[in-house]
Amino acid sequence: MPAKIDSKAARQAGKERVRRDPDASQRRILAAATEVFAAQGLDGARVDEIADRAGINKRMLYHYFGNKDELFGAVLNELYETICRDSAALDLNAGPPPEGLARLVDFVVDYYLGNPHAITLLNAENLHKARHLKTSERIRAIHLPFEEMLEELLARGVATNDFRSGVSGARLYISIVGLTYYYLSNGHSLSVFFDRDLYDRKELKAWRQHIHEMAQRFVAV
Amino acid sequence: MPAKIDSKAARQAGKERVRRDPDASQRRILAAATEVFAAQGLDGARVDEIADRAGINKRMLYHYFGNKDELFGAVLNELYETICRDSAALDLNAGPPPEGLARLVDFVVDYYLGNPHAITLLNAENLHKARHLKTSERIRAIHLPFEEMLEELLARGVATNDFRSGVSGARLYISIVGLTYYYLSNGHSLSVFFDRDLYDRKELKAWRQHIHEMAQRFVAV
DNA sequence: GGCGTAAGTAACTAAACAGTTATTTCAGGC
DNA sequence: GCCTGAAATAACTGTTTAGTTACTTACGCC
Repeated sequence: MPAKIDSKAARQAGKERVRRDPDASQRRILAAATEVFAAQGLDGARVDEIADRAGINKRMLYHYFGNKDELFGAVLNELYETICRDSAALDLNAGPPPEGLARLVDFVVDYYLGNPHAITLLNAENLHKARHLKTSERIRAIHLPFEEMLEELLARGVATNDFRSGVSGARLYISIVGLTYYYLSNGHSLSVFFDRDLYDRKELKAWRQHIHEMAQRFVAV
Repeated sequence: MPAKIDSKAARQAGKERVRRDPDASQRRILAAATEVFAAQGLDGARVDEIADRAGINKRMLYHYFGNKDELFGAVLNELYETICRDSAALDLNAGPPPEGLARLVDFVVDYYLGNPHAITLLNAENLHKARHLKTSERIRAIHLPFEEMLEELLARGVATNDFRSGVSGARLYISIVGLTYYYLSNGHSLSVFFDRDLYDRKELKAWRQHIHEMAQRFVAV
């Protein structure tokens, strides 16, 4: 009769046995999925690659997330929540209104520069008409306080005579994000058209400045 | 000995024989590919579906375009050429500079509204870092006259004191396209966040107006 | 210390898919 | 009218891929 069989890990070169950690496994799957979906899109991504990068067995991915599509949904949900949470954490209404506006612009630019995954993930989601977002009720609730803060900033600016009245917070916000997002998302095409590297440090700095200028001029009296 | 065998088409229910038309076949493949790639992305698109929609045998697709990736390249090439050609056909320098600027804004908005495929195709291309565009030398050449026309518009505006000096044509153009593109590309997400249908006629009209305003305020003295 | 449940694994499967092969059909030049 | 090359077709292939099955191993609880 053979001796008691060790775990697979112990069998392999005497390494310690497999440690269990469901939370960590889920987090690693989500992190790997974020990377792969961002790099390849929903259809281009391979479940096996996600499992490999997460260092887990593919079966666990199905165990925790159901299937590829739901996993993509989970990735997006995390992304949306992060964006909303970070946005809400901004305090636009400390200090003079023009400074608040400038902080908003810098926040958006820094966010998308610091989270390049976000752009390709959001593109993938919009290719599918945002069907994962539509199932999430929470999002709207998290987003609302941010909108209110923005409207308050604009109202304060009108009161201090820094901003003209009648400016829509939603339009201002969409414009700031749009200018940031399009530049970063389509920079590869644009760089060819305009024959220079738009991801270059100096170009990026200049574009940030440009967005500040556009935002200021938009709200100016 | 059997009678002379008719063509397959003739055999089937006495329809007329297969007509040959290589040019038409290629055009139909390209048109079908444009639709399918735009709807599903490069990886999501199925070669069989493209062939079916084009009403041709899949083998012909490989015969004319090599493989799936090259077909995608051909679709993009056509798209880029169309954009450049249409842009160059604009005459921004007839009439007063502010009118030229307004025509530019309307052109961009109308273009992307009228060619919804363009947005998803360009997104797909940028997910792959514009590698198909990079192989096309022609594009830069076609784009240049447009840039020159734009700079002339700005210079004329400075001369007539309608525009301030020091405005970059490239930045103005990227801003106009960015505001249009992001709104249309990510409208599905934005509609959820802001809890209203941004593709609604009235919203679209208001957004066009908004872009006019942003552009004017940007170049204003 | 043994038992039930959840975590984890390896090997498999059925379907989907890009790309081919082998063959037939048409059309224009001679 | 026949010959040649291009256009077109159907049926096939080898691989990749999402998703499963059947099983083993760890951990907390009593």
